[in-house]
Amino acid sequence: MTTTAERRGGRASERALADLREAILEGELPAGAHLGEVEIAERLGLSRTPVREALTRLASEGLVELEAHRGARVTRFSREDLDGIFDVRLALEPQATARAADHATPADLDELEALAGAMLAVGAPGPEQDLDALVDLNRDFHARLLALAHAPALAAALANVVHTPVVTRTFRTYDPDSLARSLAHHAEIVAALRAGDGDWAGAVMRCHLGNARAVMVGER
Amino acid sequence: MTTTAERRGGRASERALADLREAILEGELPAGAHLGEVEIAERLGLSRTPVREALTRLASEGLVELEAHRGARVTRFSREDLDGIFDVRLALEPQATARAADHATPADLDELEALAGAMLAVGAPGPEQDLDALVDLNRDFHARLLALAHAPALAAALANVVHTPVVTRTFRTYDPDSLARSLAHHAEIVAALRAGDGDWAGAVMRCHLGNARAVMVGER
DNA sequence: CTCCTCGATGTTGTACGCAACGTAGGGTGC
DNA sequence: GCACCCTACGTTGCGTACAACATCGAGGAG
Repeated sequence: MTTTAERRGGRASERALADLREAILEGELPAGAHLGEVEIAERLGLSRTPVREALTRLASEGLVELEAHRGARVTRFSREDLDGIFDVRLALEPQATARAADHATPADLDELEALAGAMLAVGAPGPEQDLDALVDLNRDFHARLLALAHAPALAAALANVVHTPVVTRTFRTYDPDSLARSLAHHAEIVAALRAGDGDWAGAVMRCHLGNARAVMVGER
Repeated sequence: MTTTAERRGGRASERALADLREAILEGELPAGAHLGEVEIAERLGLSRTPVREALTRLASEGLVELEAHRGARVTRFSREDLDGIFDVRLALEPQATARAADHATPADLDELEALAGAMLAVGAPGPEQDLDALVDLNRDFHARLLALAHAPALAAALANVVHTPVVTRTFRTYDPDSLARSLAHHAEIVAALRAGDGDWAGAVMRCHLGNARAVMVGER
C-alpha cells in the first residue's frame, strides 16, 4: 500500500517486490534469514537490479534490514516491537474507522458485511474451518475500512509501520474465545457504520485491537 | 529517519538521497517539478543508478511520486493532505511526548532546554531574529523528543508520513502571536517533562500542533 | 599457545549499454 | 479544417561488468 511507488516497473521490479513480501509474510523466509541479491535474483529468474530495488523498498517498509556491504536480513520483530506497533494501530485505526462512518456508501457497507460474513463462516469451529483463508479476508476487510476513511496520510502512516500481514500472519495463535470475539467485532463495526455512528465503530475497533494485542503480545 | 535503510550505500547513494531531499525541502525543487534521472545524475556528478535508488526511497517516503516510464515528480501537497498530516501528528506526537517523560534523563532535559532557549533567543522579534535558524532548531527539538519516547514504531510511522520539514519548512508564515506561542510551548514541554508529568507534556504538544495547524492549514 | 597481519573470497555498490515504453509532432486521409 | 495514425524522440526499466568494501581463514611473529 505504498500507493504511488507500488505501480512502478511494469513487470520485474514489482514482481520481485510482491514475491519477496509474500515469501517473508508467509514465513517461507524466516526472520533473520540472510537475503543475498544474487540468490534472490536467480531464484526469481531476474537480474540483481530489480531485486535490489525491491529490497530497498522492503527496507523502507521495515520488513528487511540493510547492512552496508553485508546484505539484507529479514527483520526480527521483538515482543516490544509488536507492542509498539499496536500502540500505533490503537492511535490511528479507531480514528480511521470513525471517519469511515462519514464516507461509507450502502454499497461499501454491503461489501464489508459480505467480508465479515465470510469470515464468520470460514472461521466457525468445525471441520470447515479454514484459518488461512481468514488471513486474506481479514486483510481485505481492514484495507477496505482504511480506504473508506479517506485519510491518505493516516493510511500511509499505518501501512509503513504496521506490516499488518506480519501482525496478522496467522489466526492459529487465537484461542477459540478470542477468535470468536475478533470475528464478531468485524460484524459489529459494520453495524456501527450502518448506524452512522463513528464513535461506536471506533470503539469496536479499539476492542478489536485490544483483543488482538492480548493474543499476539500476551501479558503486558 | 528511515533508521536502517538510511545508512546504505557508503557514499553516492546516500549523498544523492540527502541532496535531493534537501533540494526538495528547501524549495529549490518546487512541487510538481519533473525529476529526470539523467538530469539529476549529471547535476550531482553521479551515475543514474544511485540516483534511481534515491528516488525510489524518496517515493516510499512520499516526497516524490513515480509514474511508470514517465519519471518522477515532486509531490504536491494539497491543503487536505496537510490537514491529514496534522491528524496523524495529533494522534501520535502527544503520546510520544507523554512517553518521553518516563525515559528522559536530566541530561536529556538539559539539551532540550538548551534548544528551547536557543529558539526563544533566535525567534524573538527584533533585528536579531533569524527564522531560518529556527527551522533547524525546531527539527532538532522534535527529533530528540521523539527519540526520547523509545517507541521506534511510532517514530517510524511519523517519519514516513509527516515529512516534518515539508510541514515546518518555514516559520515565515507564523504571525507574531502564533510564533510566540509556539516557542513558549517548547519551553513548557521541557518543564512538564522535568515535572515527570507525561499528561501535561502531551497536552502542551497538542496545543503546539493545534497552533501550527491553524497557521499552516488555516480555517478548517 | 596466542595474537596480529595479510590475503583470498564473496558480497554489495556503481557505471554503462541496450531494449521497451510513453509521448509529442508532423503528415495524411476524410 | 479536423481527426487520426504513424514515426521519431526522450525517458525509464533492466541486464551485465567492474570496482570497492567487509569478512574470514591461514600463516607467521612474539
